[in-house]
Parts: sequence; C-alpha cells; structure tokens
Amino acid sequence: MINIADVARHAGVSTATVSRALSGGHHVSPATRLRVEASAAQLGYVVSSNASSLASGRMKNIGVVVPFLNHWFFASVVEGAQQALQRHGYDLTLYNLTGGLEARRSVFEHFLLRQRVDAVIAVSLELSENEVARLHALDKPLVGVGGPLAGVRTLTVDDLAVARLATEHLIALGHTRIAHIGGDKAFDLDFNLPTNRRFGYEAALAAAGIVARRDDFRPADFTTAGGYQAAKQLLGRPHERPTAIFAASDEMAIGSILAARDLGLVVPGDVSVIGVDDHELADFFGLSTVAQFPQQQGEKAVEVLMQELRPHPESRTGLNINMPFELIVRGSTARPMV
Amino acid sequence: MINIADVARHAGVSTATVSRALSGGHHVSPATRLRVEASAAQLGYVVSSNASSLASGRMKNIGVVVPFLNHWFFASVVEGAQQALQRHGYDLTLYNLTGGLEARRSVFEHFLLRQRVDAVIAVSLELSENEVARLHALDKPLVGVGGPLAGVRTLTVDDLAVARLATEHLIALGHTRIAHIGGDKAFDLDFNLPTNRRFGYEAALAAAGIVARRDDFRPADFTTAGGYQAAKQLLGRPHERPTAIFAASDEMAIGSILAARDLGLVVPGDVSVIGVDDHELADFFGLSTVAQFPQQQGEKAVEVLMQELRPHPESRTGLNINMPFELIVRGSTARPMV
DNA sequence: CTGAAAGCGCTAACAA
DNA sequence: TTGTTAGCGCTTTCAG
Repeated sequence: MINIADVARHAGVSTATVSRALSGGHHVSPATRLRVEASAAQLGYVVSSNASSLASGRMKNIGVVVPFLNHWFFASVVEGAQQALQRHGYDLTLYNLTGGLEARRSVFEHFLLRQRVDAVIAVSLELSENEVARLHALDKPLVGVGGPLAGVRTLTVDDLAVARLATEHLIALGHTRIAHIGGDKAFDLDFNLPTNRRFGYEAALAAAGIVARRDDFRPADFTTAGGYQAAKQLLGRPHERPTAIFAASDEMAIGSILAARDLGLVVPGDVSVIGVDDHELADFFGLSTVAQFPQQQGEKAVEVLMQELRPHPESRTGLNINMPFELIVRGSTARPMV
Repeated sequence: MINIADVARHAGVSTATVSRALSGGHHVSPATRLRVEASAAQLGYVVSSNASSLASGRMKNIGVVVPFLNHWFFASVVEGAQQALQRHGYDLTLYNLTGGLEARRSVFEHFLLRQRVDAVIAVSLELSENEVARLHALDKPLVGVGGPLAGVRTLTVDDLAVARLATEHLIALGHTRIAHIGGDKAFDLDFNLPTNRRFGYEAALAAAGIVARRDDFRPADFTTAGGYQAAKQLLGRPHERPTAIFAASDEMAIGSILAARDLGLVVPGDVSVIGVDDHELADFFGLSTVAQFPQQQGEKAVEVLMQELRPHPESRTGLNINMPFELIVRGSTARPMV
C-alpha cells in the first residue's frame, strides 16, 4: 500500500503539504497542488481513512438506522441518503433493528459509539430519551426522518395535511360516505402517523359538515393483505356501503381495490379508492394517491446533516422541517354514481 | 472521550493488558480480565475503531455493493447480511450503484479502496475483470451473491434447476401448453439468469416430450406491469391459448394473474400461474412459486467471508456455492380443465 | 506557502 | 501472564 510519504517524496514536498493539497487545497500554491495531485494519481494513492480519521477526528461516515430494510419506504430513504452521501464523499453505515431489542441495544451501546460515525440519521424510529441523550453526549448530530423526535431536527411530512388533502379530494368529487383504513395501535407506538392521518381525515369531513361514522374506520397493518381484509368488511356491509375509501398507505389501498373487485364492485364506479405514498405499484393499479418522496427525504436528511457538520452551522433551520407531498389523481377516484 | 489509558489506570494494569483483555482475552489471567472488563464497563469505555484498525489492519467492516436497494430481493439480501454481520461485531457499509456509471467508478476507485473494509460482498453484480482484479490486488476477499463471477466465490441458486422444477410442477399437473415469461436482453447483461431460467423451462418441456412453441415465450422486465402486459398477449390469443404460465419472477407472475382476471379467465381454472421468488405478496395472491431465500443468502455470504477472514481458512468450500430453493404450491396452479 | 514534529488511540512484538 | 515501546498513516499546530 502506498502512503502519504511516498507521494511526498515523489512530488518533492513534505507530507504536510501533501495532506493540505489533497484536502481542500487551502494554503497551498496552485503549482504545488497540481504537482501533488499528479503524483498521487500516478502512484494510485488513496488516503487511509483510518489514519485520517484518527488524526482529524472526522470519520466521513454516517450511520443510518432503520427499523427494517425490507420495505419500499425505508429502502427508498436509504437509497436517497446513500447517493447524497456519496456525492459528499461520505460512507453510509447501515444499522437495522430487525433483530429486536437485543439488536437495538447492541447498535446503540457498541456500534454507534465506536466512533465510527460523524452523525446519525434515524428513519421512522422512536428513539428513547436515553438513546438521544447518548448521541448528544457524544456531540453527534442526529436527524430524524419521519418520526417526531423530541429535541431532534426531524424531517416530516405533515400527515394531518396529507390525510386532509386525500379526503378533500374525495369530498370535492361529491362523496359523503367516505371510509378510512388506518393503522392499528401497534403502529402508533413507533410513530403516531396513523393517528395523525385519522385526524386529518376527520378534520376534512368535519369541515365539510360530514359526520364521521364510527364503523367507517377500520384499522389494519399497512400491508396489502390487511387492506384487503379491512376493505372487505367495509364494502361487504348490506347497508350504507361507503362510496369511497381513503387508505393510509398505497399497499392498503391496493388491497382495497382488489377486495372491491372480488366483491364484484367496480373501481371507481362503485367505490373510489385513494392511498398515500405513490408506491411503485400505484401507477400499475391506476391508484390515486398523495405522493411522498422518500428518496428525496433521504437526500434532504443528508443535506441537513452536512450543514450541521460544517464548522459554523449557518442558517440552521427550525427543528421541524416539512417535506413536500402531492396529490396524484389516477383512475381509482371519480364522482360517485347517483 | 475516555480511552484505553484511562481504563488501564483504573484497573491498575498496562494498556497492552487492557487491549488483550478486551479482545478475545487470550494470554490474560481470568482475574485481571474480569477486573479490566469491570473498569471498562464502569467508565463506559468503547474502543476507537480507527485507532484499533490503524494499528491492527483489521477494519471490522465489510462493504456491500448492490445495483439498487429499492427492490425486495436486494433489500432482503442486505438485511440478512446486516444481521449476520452485527452478530460478528462487524459493521456494514452500503454502496449502491443506482447513480450510474460515474457512481460505479467512484465506488470502486475511491470508496472501496479507502481501506475501510475488510472484504466486499457484491450482490447480483457483474463486476468487470478490472474491478475484481483491483479487489484481489488489495487482498480483499470478495464474495458474490447471485451472479456468476469469474474467479470469485459466489453463492448462486441453480436457476436452471429452479426453472425446471417450476415447469415440471405444471407438467406433472397435466399441462402441455405452457408459456414462459422471462427476462429481456437488458437483464441478461448483468446476470444471465433469464437465459438460464429459459433453458430450464425448455429442458423440462423437452424431457416431457413437449415441443416449446416459439410464441409461447415472451420477454418482460421483471415488474408486475411487464408481466401483466406479456400475459395479456399470451392469453388473448384466439387460438391455442396456453393453459399455464411460468413467470421468471413472482412480480411478473402476479401481473399474469391480474391479466388473466381482467380477461375474465379464472386462475387456476383457466390458467395456472407459477412464479419464482416467494415474494412478500405471493402468499396474498395465493401464488405457487419456487422460493429462494434472499435473506439467508445474505447471511451465508457473511459466513463465507468470516471463514475467509480467519487467519487460516480451513475447509474452503468450492468456488461455487449452491443455495437452496423450494417449490411452494399455493392456489394458482391446478390440473388443466379438459 | 511550506516543513518539522507532535500526537490521535490502539496493537503487537519483544522483554521481563 | 504482564509491561514497555515502537509503530500504524495521517493532520495540525507552530516555526520559518
């Protein structure tokens, strides 16, 4: 392995100059910088990140923690973050908490603290105060994606507004019997997104002077199968069948479409269906939805972090950063038949 | 930050002893080991991985390279690898090549060579000889998942056998008009899996004395939408409609099921459909399939690597390691109606 | 603008 | 079994 001394010798300068020339290039004359760069390239020199980190305290590596990876949303966030980091010359070290409580503890007690990362991005994770405190104690910037995390800079979409928008779309089309498939309690524990979306739905109804019937809400588990089952119950009722369903995720919305079909109902003729996410299958199913952009969220998280990692964090944004969302109307929503 | 010297002082031993006690614990008396461990715990000491790596040459970190993350199969492999690595006390640094050629070069020229990783796992990636050579030159073990990579230890499922098994299942049920939806040329570039699966299909037919009709094969892009379109073509033919479809992925198989339904055909009454993967939606759609176990593949890749990373690699397995697969029969396949 | 030299925190000979 | 000590390769004052 060829090291900084080799380059210094080859370029006829000191190792200090090589270091300076290769990192930022401040306080080095253009001429020598060029010479050093040429030597480095010629010799195929690559800095040893360990030595560099040890000496400088910068790791050029950030930790990303996700609950699981095996899910469209999380995978997209990570992918976005990875690409953004790569542009900045950073590595991404991935931790996923699928392994349960033990894995979680081990991540926080050993891995994140090994001084491997400059900062941490926590995706859809409700960190305990203890966990947050630990990170803060180490002076490691932390940004959250999609939770609300006490005292932590977090990127969130306004779930209430998202749900309101979706519901308003249905109301504007003329629907008055609008059911909602939301998350069950298990999901509320880790991020109270289901509750927020339900509130948004109810707020939109209320604003339109519609009273939400209690049995027009059904909890499910955010999967296609869960949405299917919930929709079957909703649509199979002999009386007062809803003419529209707002599902809190596209996967549940797709389940609803399939449930409607299996009951012989036509979408959107008999039931309109709208979801949230703009999942990769949404287009195929012609599903109207409120898109959120997970990849972009990952990228943005990185930008925020880079900001914070700079010596003098200028223009720090507020603690809560609102991410965009957008109504996408496809074929699954239409005016109700009279 | 509290360091090894602090622990040494607290435990009344030298830093060398602390180092030994905390890593493996060889050549240390049980008594002092206990004492050191107690001190470390009490002080909240965590080794600086940089210093440790710099001194030892071991990074305790492995690089995983995937073409994209945003896909069930890759995400599952990574998840499996991550969990296995965590058990071994290793970190996982993720590289994805979604960014195109430039990103790819940058990964290989800078990131992987920064001496950050002890080894590399390449998932479904056709590495160039140059790229492989580079890694070998650095003495970095490399294991592939799901390609065949020249000169590299690779985990593969026998795609030919997988396809044969699926097709044989249909033949055994009595089908003779069996269509195949495979991958198009674009996919063959990166891993010639589509070709292998097609060969397996043809081999099974040939063994049963069935001649494969040319127009019973349709290429698609491994997505649900692609499978849907291909199946529409296959099933919409006025004459000699196939009674069964073998799709090279579950997503295409699901597309086929939906296409059949839209044509008013009943699955499996009018058409049987079988896929490959055991995708998370397979169960929901009652899809018969040949399961492969991506998570397990990720774990296995780690085991192989750990083996190789040990001082004296015992019992090295062959270059090609066959991964298991399994026929799972659900409701989408049945005897053809006579 | 450039060089000399002191660490960064740990591991691994080597000695004891 | 334990301690001493010389690096690992780089960054960063501090001089010049």
